[in-house]
Amino acid sequence: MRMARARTTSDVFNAIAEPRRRQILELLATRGALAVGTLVVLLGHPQSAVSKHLGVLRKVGVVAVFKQGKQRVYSLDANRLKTVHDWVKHFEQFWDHHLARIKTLAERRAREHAFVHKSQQQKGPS
Amino acid sequence: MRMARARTTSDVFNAIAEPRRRQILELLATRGALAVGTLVVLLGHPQSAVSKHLGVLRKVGVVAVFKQGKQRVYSLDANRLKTVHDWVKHFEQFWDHHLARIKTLAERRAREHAFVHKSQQQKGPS
DNA sequence: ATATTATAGTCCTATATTGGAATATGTCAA
DNA sequence: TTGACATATTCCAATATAGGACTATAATAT
Repeated sequence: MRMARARTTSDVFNAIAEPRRRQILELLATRGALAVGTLVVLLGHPQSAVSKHLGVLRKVGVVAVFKQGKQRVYSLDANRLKTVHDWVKHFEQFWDHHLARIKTLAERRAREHAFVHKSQQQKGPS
Repeated sequence: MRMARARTTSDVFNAIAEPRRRQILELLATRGALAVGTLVVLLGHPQSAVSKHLGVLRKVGVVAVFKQGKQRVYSLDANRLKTVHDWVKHFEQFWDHHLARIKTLAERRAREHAFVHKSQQQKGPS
């Protein structure tokens, strides 16, 4: 069996792996709810492409639609993006500035510890 | 020309769209640097698969390798994950609790404003 | 009813990606 | 050098995806 990655339509991570879809989400975030036609204009992509991306985003649950006349107005439904946020957040502590600080601290502590043990156990008041 | 999404090996978002790769990153985060063989055991996937995923993560720059004898030890290089973090962070304000609060506030304000205009323009001291 | 507009969905094709097996490469030990 | 081990890479087949053109559906206007 050849199972590739989880389906685009069922995994938020995969859904936002496509730049155009991220762009759509950004637009919905900054400009509020938008009709498909508006998105088509803003993005400059063919309508069928936009609709298909919206379909993916809809199925994965990061956007919501409602009809307004003959238009379909899409809006952000960002809750599932929190999943992504929570995931990357785990790695926060490993980003450079954090890392540098933590690492040097840890190393210094280790060195001092070793030193104390190797030499005379003198405790400074610092 | 048929350009699909950005290459897995050049886009962090795409790189982490694959669950196994996320799993690898998680392992490197929680257990520190690990040799490929260890990862193979921990993940239970065939070595070639693990190596290939590591290759992607390496090319995209979220892991670093160094040789230790005949082993290759991989470690996290989380800086590029910050990109992802920063991106999703934009949507923070749209998550439910936030959204609910902000939305109702805005709506109430709008309603009050409309009311004031429709009726007698009385300004409370609040 | 019919035309028009807005959008979704379908069909087709090119491409990227993945897994698996087998193989190549590199490193150490005897 | 030869062999054993650790890992990367290559080749192949299956699948998912994306774009493009076209068609279907739905809502509105005439």
